[in-house]
This record gives sequence, structure tokens and C-alpha cells, in this order.
Amino acid sequence: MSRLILHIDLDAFYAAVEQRDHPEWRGRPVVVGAEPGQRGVVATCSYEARRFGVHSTMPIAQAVRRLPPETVYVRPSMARYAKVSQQVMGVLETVSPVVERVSIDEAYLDVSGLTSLVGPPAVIGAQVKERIRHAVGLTASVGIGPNRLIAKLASDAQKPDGLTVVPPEQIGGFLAPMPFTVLRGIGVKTAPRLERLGVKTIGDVRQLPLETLRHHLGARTGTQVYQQARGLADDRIDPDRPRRSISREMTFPEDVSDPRMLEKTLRWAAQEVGSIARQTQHLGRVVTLKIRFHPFETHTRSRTLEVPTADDVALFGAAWSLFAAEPWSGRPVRLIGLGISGWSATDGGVQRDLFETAAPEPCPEHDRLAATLDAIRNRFGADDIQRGLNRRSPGSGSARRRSRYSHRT
DNA sequence: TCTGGGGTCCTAGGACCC
DNA sequence: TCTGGGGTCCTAGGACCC
Repeated sequence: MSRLILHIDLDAFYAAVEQRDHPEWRGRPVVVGAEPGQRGVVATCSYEARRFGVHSTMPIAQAVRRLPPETVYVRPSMARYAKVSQQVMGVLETVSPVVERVSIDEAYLDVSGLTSLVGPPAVIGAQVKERIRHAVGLTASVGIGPNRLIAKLASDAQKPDGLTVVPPEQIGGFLAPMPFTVLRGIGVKTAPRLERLGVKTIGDVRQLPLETLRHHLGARTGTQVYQQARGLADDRIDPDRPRRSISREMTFPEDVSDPRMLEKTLRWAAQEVGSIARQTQHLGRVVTLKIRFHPFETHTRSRTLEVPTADDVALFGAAWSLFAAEPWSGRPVRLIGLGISGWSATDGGVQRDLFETAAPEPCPEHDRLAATLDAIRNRFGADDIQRGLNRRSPGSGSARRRSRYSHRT
């Protein structure tokens, strides 16, 4: 028996939340992302903006040139979107216990067992959409099929507010006319390799022998593309996929050469990463420094620690020593950031026992750091930075954190 | 036209060990 | 004085996804 997998995708999510919360913006192009005149890209835009050819990841300068004067530009408010996302995920869990959240606006559900209780797939899909609309006032596109690939492509097939069911016997006809670039793992680098073979659609891909695909795409991707072209893909939904890493990075409004500014930013990133790691009870051994120079030249340096940590100071220290060990000083920096990974002795990705022994130090730099970031807050990432600072403001975050750990000392 | 941020997974070379 | 094969860890980079 084949499974029944449902994919749900909230339509133009960030922009839809903004239009929901600002009725005067409804019917107008809304761009969520960088501000005009600044460095950055479109994160999401409303369907009114898409009509002008604007889309996610488009440089903001390019979007401005295409869009009319009545366009609304707004910076993302991730905290708000995360809250709405949580509500939606809660709704999904009322439909099926097997929900895998794949991003802030997407999830997969295994609804195999629901047909006898609820009805045919289309009824299940309609119910999901209606419950979301009722709970948060947003539309979603839903796709249903026998595996993740088909469900995902089905939800993409009709947008916004779509509902598409692809039964097993219709997979061949559903896939054949689609451009092969919709398959998983085909991006800007691998697409040209297939194009050179004269391939345009998934139907074309099906004409190629497995060996040809493996030769041109590599063994792994080649095999995967071969199977996907035949509608074969993973049908497992895992509600508890553990997180593998935590990271924070920042692109500066203008390139930065001042090492003190780089240090401060790295301290901020370390506090953010440390805070999330402690909240989610993760101790990591691998600290990674990420840095990007003009023109978009990106490097990473990582170090494996003797002792797993979630301590701000330890994270910063490791990253800063990685930075100091390189002959980079003086080069203007576009982006700097830090990440942690390599959980050890995991308990389903969470380390309760180990975590008990970790007593993170409050960062002594906090006040100066807060002042600096406040000064640049209006230029970029305002919401994210603000959230970070709120968490540590006197009387809230830091006080709570101290009291949480002091009784163990 | 200039390219955000937070992730996952894969590859490949070298070290090290048996 | 020459030198196999395999496994695992570490590190850097890259492709891709949302």
C-alpha cells in the first residue's frame, strides 16, 4: 500500500502576514526584505509584486526598478512570523500526529491513516486549508501524493490557495511536461549539464539511461534524478528530525575593516548562538567561523573543541582565535558569523545530562555591544537584533538565566 | 544587477589507526 | 626499504533548499 503524504506551503508567507496585519497594504505590491537603497535581497513578496517579475532572492535594487511607486517595502519581523508559524503547526497537529516542519512556512504530514476517518484525500486537504484559514487568517497551498516529491510538486502546481491531489496512477502524466529543474537537487550548477544533453522536461529525463545520468551528474545525484523522474522518492515523515547546527551571521551595510567592529559582531553572534543552544539544550564540539570578503569570496574555518560547549565566551574565543590565525586583517569584510555543530553523546539530539554541568558566563561586553548594535539596528536585521537584545536586557533574559543556573553551583 | 540568513547534505583530502 | 586496505575523524568548500 502506498502512503498518503500531504505537503502544505503558506502562500507568500511573510508578505501575507504583513497584509493581514496592515489592511491598507492589501491589494498593493508588498516586498519583505532589505530596504531600497541598501544591500540585500527580496525575502518574500506579495502576489501583486510578483506580477512585475519580482521574486525571492532578487536583489532589492533590481526589484525597486521594476515595481511601481505605491509598493510597500518592509523589513522582516521574524519573531512575528515565527509565532504565526507555531500556530499553523499546532493546527496541523490537530489533523495528523505525524507532522514534519521543514521550514517556517512548510510542512509535510503523513495522512495515510485518515481516509477512513475523514474521507478521500481532497477532503483531507480542504480541511487542512480551512482550519488554517480559520485559525490564522492565511491561505495555504496543499499538495497530496504518495511521497514527498509528488506532494511538494502538487502543492506548487496551483498557487496561491491551491489544492492538488496526484494519485499514483497519474504520476507519469503529472511529471512528464514539467521542466526538469523542479526536481530536488537540480540547481544553477547542475541544470546546465542536463541542458547540454538536450533535456528540457522530466519526460526527457526519463528517456536517459541511468548510466548517462550518473556520468553527467555524479553517482548520487544521477541516481536520485533517475528515480525522481519516475516519481520515486522518500515517503517517510519524521516529526523529530534533530537539528544539526546552530548559526548566526551578519552582512554589514558596508564592508568593515575595523577589527573592533568585527569582534563585537562575533560576540553578538556567539551570544545568539549560545543562547539558542542553551535554550534547546545543545552542547557542540565544532565551532565554525564564516567570513565573506569582496567580491562574495566566502571562507569557513572550524575547530573541534576538547569539551562540548554552549558558552558564549567559549564560542567567541574559538571563533576569534580562528580569525586571528589567518592573514586576513585589514581586508574589508562583507559578512561575519559563527556556528556550532557536532553534538556529542546525544539523546535524540538533546543532551540533558551534559547540559546540567554547563554554566554559561554572562558576556561582560553586553552593554557596549548593545549600544553599538542599536546604532546600526535601523539599517539592517532590526527585528532579529532586537530579539537578541531583549532576551538579555536587565531583569529579563540575563536575570532569568542566572537564576536558572545558580542553584546548581 | 549584485547577490540575506539559516539550514542540510555531499565530497574530498589528509591524518591516524589497525 | 617499501608501502595494502579499510575505517573514522577532521577540515574546507560547495551545491542546494526555503
